[in-house]
Order: sequence, then C-alpha cells, then structure tokens
Amino acid sequence: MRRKSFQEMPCSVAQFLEVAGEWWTMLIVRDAFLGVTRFDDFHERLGISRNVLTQRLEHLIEHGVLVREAYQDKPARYDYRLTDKGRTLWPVLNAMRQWGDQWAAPDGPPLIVTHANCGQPSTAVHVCSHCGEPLTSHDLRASAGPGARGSLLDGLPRRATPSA
Amino acid sequence: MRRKSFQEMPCSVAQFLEVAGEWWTMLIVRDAFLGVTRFDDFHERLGISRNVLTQRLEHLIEHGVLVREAYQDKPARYDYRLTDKGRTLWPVLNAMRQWGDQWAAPDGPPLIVTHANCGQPSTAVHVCSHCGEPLTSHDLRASAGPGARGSLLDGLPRRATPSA
DNA sequence: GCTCGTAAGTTCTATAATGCAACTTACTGA
DNA sequence: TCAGTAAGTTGCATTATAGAACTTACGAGC
Repeated sequence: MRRKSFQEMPCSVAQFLEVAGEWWTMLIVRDAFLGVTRFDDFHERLGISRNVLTQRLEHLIEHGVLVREAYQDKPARYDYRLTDKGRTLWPVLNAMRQWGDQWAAPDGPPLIVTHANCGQPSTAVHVCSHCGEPLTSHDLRASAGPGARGSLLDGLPRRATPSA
Repeated sequence: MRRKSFQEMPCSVAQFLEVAGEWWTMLIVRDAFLGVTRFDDFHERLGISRNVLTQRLEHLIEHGVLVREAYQDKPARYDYRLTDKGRTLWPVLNAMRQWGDQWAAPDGPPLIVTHANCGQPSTAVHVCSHCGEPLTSHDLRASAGPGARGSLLDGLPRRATPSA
C-alpha cells in the first residue's frame, strides 16, 4: 500500500514533513546549502541511489524548494538550486544540526558556523519575537489558530498540558 | 535491501535524521509535546498503523528521546514520555512548524503559541549567540570543525560558497 | 572514424518498509 | 458471562529503496 500522506492533517509540522520529511531529502537540502548543484555531485557525495535522487529532486521542485536551470543545451545539463522558499528551510536544517551537535558529536561538531556580521563562531538562539527572551518549551502554551480545522488539540487526554 | 543508514556520515544533520528522520517520527514527538502518552492515543490521533508505531516508539526509546513508564501492572500498561533529550527537540519541531505556517497554511496557522513569560503570541526568532543579531543563511560561513572526519566540505565544486 | 569520458537519467531485480485488518493476552466492570 | 479497554503481534498485499547496469547525447584525442 502507498505510504500515507500527511497533506490532509491540519498541522504545519505535517505540512513540512510532506515536503521535506522523506528519507534523504534534508541531506539533499543540506548539500544544496553547501553549494552542490549537479545530479552526479549529489549522487556521489551522499551515496544515494540515482533513481531515488531523481524522485527526491522532482518532489522538491514540485514543491518550489529547488529550481532546475539548464546551464547548457546539447546535451541538456542542469543545475539544481535553492529557491527563496528553499532557503527558508535554513532554520530547520540548523536546528537539526545543533541537536546533532549536542547529542551525537562526541568528537566535537563536524561543522563550525561563523557569523559574517560579527566574525565569531555562532549558534542560533531561539528568542521570543515579542519580548526577546530565550524560549524553552516549558514557557509555551499552544492554542487553536484560525487554520485549526478542529482537530490537533481536540481529544487530548485530560492529563495533557500542551506545551508546544 | 535495507534502507541506508546515515550513522557513519560525519554530519550532525545526518545524526539527527538517524534518530528522528523516519516517516511519522516527528509527528509522534509533536503529540508527545502536546501531552499524548498512550499507545492507543498515538494510534488514533495519528492514524499510524500499530506495527509501525511499535517500531517507532522502540527506536525513540533506544535513542533516549522517550521513556516507557509503567503506570500499572496486571495488566502491564505504559506511558511514553519525553526525556530531557527529547524535549531538546523542541527547536527542531518548532522550526518545522513555523516553516509550515509560512508556506502551507493558507487559512492561517493551525496552532498559536503563547509565551507564558510575556503573555503574548510568540514566534521564535533565531539570533546569533555571540552578537544577538537575527541570523539568516546569507550571513553564515561553514568551516570544518573538530568532528569533521575529512569529508563534508571536501570535494565541493569550486563554484560552491558554503553558506550553512 | 573509433574509442573514451562526462552528465543526467532510466530500467531492472532483490530486499525492506508500510498500511491495514484481524488476532492475542490480560485484565475490569456491569 | 459478556462487553470493553489497552497494548501489542501476526499475516498479507503493496510500495519504496539500494545497487548495478543500461541509455542517450555530446566533446576530445588519436
């Protein structure tokens, strides 16, 4: 049976996963951020099989994360580049990287990110858009928004205290 | 053939995905943040099949994201709860949610998050840990860290400008 | 003209993973 | 005794993935 789609779920996490939640997808996006643009480069750097890479690239293009630009005709050859929509995946990718650095990098982080503006090694801190204080899941309460379509917070067990 | 593991890749994004990158996993984590703890509640809220749910819960427990706590014997019944390590997934989950809100929520966000400290609706802004300025991928430069094991930035095409 | 190399896929096959329903086990409460 | 609840497990049909080989279309060197 076909793997179940998340598209009908009234949840933005599910919507993200529908676009970029398949196996390999965020690694393709990572390499795109690192400047990789060619089919064979993705294939060799990632060790992904060619048929799966074809599918993933098509899916990302369909959803506007990548564009396919010919850099020559005869024979037709293409670059795959992040769109503006694709570049907004950076906070997600970075949060994944920082989690991996924290819990699965015994020899230290594989990558160090430097903030060009201040010239220093940088980690992203998540602060409140309103008061500017650092956020943790404990300080947050979830409630239904306009796009809720009824369900996410419905039928939660009474013992639940939705934190995010 | 067995799906390829990301464990040997010297990349923290890959390490995150190894733990929480499978289909369904982050939706289970989302529901855990919302206070869901029981097998049948996950099953019904998500529409995930029971055998796959069993596998995913076991995987998350193995990696220390969830714990399985008996809340009664005879018959044995369990709560699945986030560990401290699991709760550090919040920035990732939240970044996914905000991306979905931005690009795939035509009727408005399904969920509104309120910051208990200031009492206002809140979005996470990612700021530099050193200078406090908001970060974008354009301001960042990646370089090899102590755990690099040679490869992530090696063999990048000359045209590449690694931004993150 | 012939062969090699490069780039970007496509096709083929074996093995895993998924979805779904039904079944199992061990109670509790009416 | 019978129905209901909770937490899985099992079996079957269908997809998805990995890996290698094949295809197409050119350019360069001999």
